[in-house]
Amino acid sequence: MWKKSRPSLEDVATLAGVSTASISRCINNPQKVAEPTRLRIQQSIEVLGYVPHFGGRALARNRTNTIGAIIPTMDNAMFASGLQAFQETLSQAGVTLLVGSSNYDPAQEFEQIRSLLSQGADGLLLIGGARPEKTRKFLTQHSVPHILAWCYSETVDVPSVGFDNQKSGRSIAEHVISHGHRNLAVISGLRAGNDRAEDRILGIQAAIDAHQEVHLLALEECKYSFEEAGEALDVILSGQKRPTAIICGSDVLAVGAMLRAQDLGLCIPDDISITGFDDINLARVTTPGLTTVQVPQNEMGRKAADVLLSLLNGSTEQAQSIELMTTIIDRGTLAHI
Amino acid sequence: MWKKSRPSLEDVATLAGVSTASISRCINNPQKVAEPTRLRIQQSIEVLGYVPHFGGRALARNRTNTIGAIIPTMDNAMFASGLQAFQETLSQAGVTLLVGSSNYDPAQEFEQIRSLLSQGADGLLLIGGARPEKTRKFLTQHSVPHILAWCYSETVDVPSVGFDNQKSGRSIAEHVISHGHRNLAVISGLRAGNDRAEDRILGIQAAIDAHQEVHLLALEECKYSFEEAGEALDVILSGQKRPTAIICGSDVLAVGAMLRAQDLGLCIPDDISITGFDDINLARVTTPGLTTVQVPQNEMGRKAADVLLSLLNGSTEQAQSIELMTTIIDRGTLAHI
DNA sequence: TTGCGGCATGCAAGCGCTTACATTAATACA
DNA sequence: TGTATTAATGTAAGCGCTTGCATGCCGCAA
Repeated sequence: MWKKSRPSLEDVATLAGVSTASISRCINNPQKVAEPTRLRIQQSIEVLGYVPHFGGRALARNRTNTIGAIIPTMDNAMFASGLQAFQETLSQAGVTLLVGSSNYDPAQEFEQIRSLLSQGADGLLLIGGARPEKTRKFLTQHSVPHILAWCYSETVDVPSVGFDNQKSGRSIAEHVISHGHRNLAVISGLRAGNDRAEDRILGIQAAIDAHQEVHLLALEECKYSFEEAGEALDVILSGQKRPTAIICGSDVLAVGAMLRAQDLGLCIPDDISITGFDDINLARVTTPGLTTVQVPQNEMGRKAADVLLSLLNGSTEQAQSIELMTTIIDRGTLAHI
Repeated sequence: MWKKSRPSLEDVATLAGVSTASISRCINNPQKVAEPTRLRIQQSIEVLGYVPHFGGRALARNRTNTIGAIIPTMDNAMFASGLQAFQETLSQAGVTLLVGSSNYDPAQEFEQIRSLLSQGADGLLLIGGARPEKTRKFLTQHSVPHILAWCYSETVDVPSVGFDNQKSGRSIAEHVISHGHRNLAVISGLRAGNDRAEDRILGIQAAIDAHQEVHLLALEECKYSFEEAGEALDVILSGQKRPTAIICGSDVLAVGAMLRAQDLGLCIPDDISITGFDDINLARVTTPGLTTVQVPQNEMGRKAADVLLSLLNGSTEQAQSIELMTTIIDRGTLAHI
């Protein structure tokens, strides 16, 4: 039933009574073909419903006009809008986006890289800068044009478009401290292989260390889910001393903690303050609204596309890292003490 | 700098001292190659970091082991988990997923279909059953194996894996009515080209029509954003008679309406009841929690993958539509009257 | 020794497309 | 009328891979 095979250039050529070369030209350089021929060809294409065969094209051109992105997860909104913006900018440039997800697992990321590359991706967008030697070597060996997003670093030789997670972590911690909090706790995503999480913690640490009267009572790592964040909260609350504020490495964690706290009858922010990171939709919706760090997702997606495209076109001057700034959004989960 | 070109089969063959045919066999049918040769080949592959060229392979095999999915938007969580499950099931079968988004625009959907097809997708997953004649004809003409998700219908000749939007719409409306509500309003996504939205409304209508004492005071359509839903609520509240319950076609709309209602000082559900649809994360987080219709996203994704895969393998018996059931989740936004 | 079957491997065609180069036709000018 | 110039189109090679078929090798039975 699904057997009839797709029409090829050859078929179109026969129908239009020209050679395959003309069809190809007509598709790729319309002005190189005389008006009447062009019309005839276009009509034949229409009639047959011809779609160029990607493989053939890729083979002949050695370029696919496709780029790949690998994100840790599609499962929460964290990367969605950035990716959407990325995609839109790319498609304006006639480039197709292939998306893979790695589940925060370096091995899966490596497999996805191989897969996207074999799909012919001309370039890649990767999240964060931490990856095993093996992966980095592979990227170098293949000279894959790629950039990093959701992080920023001048030191690495790969261009990055994003924000400095350490700085942002520090600034939210300073913000919390400036509200009078002295005893803090942190709920973070799993740090292994996740430099964003790691850097945010480093930033928070730095802020704490800068104030000798401020203490970090607990640091819990867990997956990005409401449930695990709730359990992390339990652990923190079971400690000897209760923190007055919990800084979370992501909105999902923060909301998970909030839900649990409310279940336990705690009032936010009077009994305990909680802050998030990312500013996804979720953060606007809780009661009270979540105080969090806003990440410029759209801008990041757009600029990442620009940088990657210019990298592909060989204009090295433009292929520079871009640092974006995060903003703290005060809603209602951070109390003054 | 990025110029060094990728290694080809030829290169591996030279290094390993065998013919390209053996390499190919070694990759695709390892048992057809003698042990020592195989080891030598695998080592050469490793050394060169060889990745098969997708285009060449697609050309030679006329099969890509790739399937495409086109979703209306990546921008809210509505499709994310279903897609994630879909992807996982596919990748267990060694099939790669390509994702495109259409922005709820039939023309963009058509373009995405063309694009995915030309990328070599062996099959497609599409959302919903409403699409222009042109698109349907194109799919038929090319004999593209495809299935529909997020909807269910026996009448269409394309297999679908999903739930009956009309039934679900009717059941949530019945549920609301059974709580004593008599004056209802609806906030729906834009119906044009969106059969899911349309069907849900039809279901709601049917429920209302079945109770002569129940009235539909207003029906507002808008995009799936908090802001527009808020505006829709304004319009509804500005009507002569105020409904006691608002049935929303999606959680995003419901939450948007809730936020606005709360801004206006209305208490939910005492002053007004609101229900959603989808049961995304958002619904668990609001205060009170959103009463909504739960869609079995994961199951839908998994089964959709199964059906599509069996369709690709030609086993027609299994390629049947599957109807899944939705469940009403009572949280706190629906009052008894 | 010969012949046979079976295994491992090589050879080469061909998948659909692009593109450098060759060919042809049309026009301009002396 | 003949020649130079240019525009339109055709020819054919080759991109990297798979695969049917041919080849060569081995061991075994007769």
